[in-house]
Amino acid sequence: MSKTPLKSTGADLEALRHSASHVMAEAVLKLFPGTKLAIGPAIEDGFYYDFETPGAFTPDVLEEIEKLMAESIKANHRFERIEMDREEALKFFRQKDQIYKMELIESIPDEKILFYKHGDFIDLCKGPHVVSTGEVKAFKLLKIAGAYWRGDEKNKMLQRIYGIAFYNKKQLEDHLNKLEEAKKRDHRKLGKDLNLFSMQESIGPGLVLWHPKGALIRKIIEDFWKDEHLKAGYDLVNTPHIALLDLWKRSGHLDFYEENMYSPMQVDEFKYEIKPMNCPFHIAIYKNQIHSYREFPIRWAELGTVYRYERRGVLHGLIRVRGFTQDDAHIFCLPGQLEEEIKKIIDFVVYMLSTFGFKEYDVYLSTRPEKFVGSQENWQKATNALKNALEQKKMKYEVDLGEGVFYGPKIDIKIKDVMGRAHQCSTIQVDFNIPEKFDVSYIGEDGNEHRPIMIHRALMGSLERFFAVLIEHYGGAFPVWLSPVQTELITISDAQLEYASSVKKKLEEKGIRVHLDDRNEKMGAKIREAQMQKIPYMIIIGNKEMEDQTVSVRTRKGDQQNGIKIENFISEINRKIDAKN
RNA sequence: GCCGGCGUAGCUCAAUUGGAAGAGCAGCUGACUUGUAAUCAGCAGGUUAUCAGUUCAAGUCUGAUCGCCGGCUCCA
Repeated sequence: MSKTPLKSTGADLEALRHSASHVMAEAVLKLFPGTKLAIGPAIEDGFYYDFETPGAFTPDVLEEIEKLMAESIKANHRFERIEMDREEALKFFRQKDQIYKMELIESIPDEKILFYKHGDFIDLCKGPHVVSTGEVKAFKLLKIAGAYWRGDEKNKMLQRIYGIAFYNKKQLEDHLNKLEEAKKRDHRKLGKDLNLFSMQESIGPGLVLWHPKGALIRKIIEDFWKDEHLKAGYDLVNTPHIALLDLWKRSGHLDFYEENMYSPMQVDEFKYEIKPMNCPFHIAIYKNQIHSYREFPIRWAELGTVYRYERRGVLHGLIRVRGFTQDDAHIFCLPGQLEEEIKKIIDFVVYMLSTFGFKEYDVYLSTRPEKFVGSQENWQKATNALKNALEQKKMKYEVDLGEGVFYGPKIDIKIKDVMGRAHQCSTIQVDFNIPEKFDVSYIGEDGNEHRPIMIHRALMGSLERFFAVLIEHYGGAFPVWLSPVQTELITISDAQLEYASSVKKKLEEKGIRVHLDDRNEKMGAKIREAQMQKIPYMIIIGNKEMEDQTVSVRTRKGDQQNGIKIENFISEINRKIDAKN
């Protein structure tokens, strides 16, 4: 048995990717001597390395780096582990003027500092690595980006190169294909192709124009949302878009949220502020009268449109915008009702999201951060309630220590789309701040005033973001119940227009969203366009159908059935619509 | 906000070293009357994001601004 293996076991993709980042750093140093190295870890699907170079990397430099990497891989250098003591290590990097590495050593408590060496390249590194560079067979450098040293925007910005690496070419190809597929599903592209929404320079960044087809889908979502809330024991409320600046002073938003709020506007002799959140309004409704413990839980929901200032660089399609509509609700309850309410919300979230086709979630429980309001005892109770609810609902979750909002602990639910990507949408937060600020109270069994518990929750998060995720999840091919046009009527020639109109009328009478393509085009052209618009059903009408008083049905998947009675088609499509698929 | 890239017709993209702004699709008009993913012809469509500059000459070079894209930081 040889002492050192000739090849890694193949179990550790992370080691492979980390090794690739070393090989990349070696190449960058060769190409740009004097480059200062920061960090180069493995990440999901790949790796990156942060550099400081005198000039900026250009995209074509990636190819040159790849070539140099290929040489190092061909040379099949072994990765060797080296130990130095602290002084030696610092001296080593001081000679090379590697200031970031010196800073990194400062934060390593051990006396022995680990290095890995392959060929002439030595890097501070605790490993592990693959056995030799020759194992890095399938890699590709993807993009250049800016990144702050240690992720802090007060620090210098470095240049980061991202790459991906896999065990073999096949996996690499598969991954690149997946990226291509994601590009095709991009909601910004589909939003344009399917004429769902736009954002325009003349309107302003981060402000969404919902076009008729997008607005129709939104209406379906909103109707469903409202109906389900009424069924679930919520009341619907509506509140204004602006309010006196004083409201936001009292709520504390001006203290802790000002950087996300727009400047106030002057109206008569008063200052008004456009709302970044809905909570103060719901509180105002609550405070408009005295409440008894007997009323609890009180659940108020609103599709509330809020406006938040977001730095320009963070805007992204519908995912991150400046004006958006939250599917907001606030629940006032007794301490003893908290856990039960959380459980109900979890059920509601799962029901809602699964109706839209999302069956997989990543769940996070965020606990008390360093800066917080409210008593430690209340935090503990609320956090336990959230935790118990998750456990009783058998939800797998991760704890995000200290990642809660300053006003209370929270559960975040990220949905996973069909590509396996996670999106932050749902959130359930306990709020100790607002009830305090507004002196919210109820009359208890004892006749005295008490402070209720307030839960803030959103199921979809914002309609804009949810719509983006929905578009990408379905790749624009919405299920029938959500499709803006459910059936396209396609005539073969003008001779069938009259019959087609009567079919259209019959479908419309049954509430089916139908469009008649009465243009003087060939059938093939009409089918092609309906197909590209991802319309679920195409009804083809020629002389044959007209004589038999039937239709031919083609689905967007390409299935084809001829001689269908209109009534049968209607009951079939309505069955699907009712089943919400 | 920061680093880098990009911005030509409604859409997708051309335009050689700085040397007359172009194509396909979409639109409009007309012809054709069609059997499962593009019928043909004609017409129209532009302050090349905006503003300044260099030059005999700028889509192309320089600067500023705006917007978008990839990231970082931040987040529904």
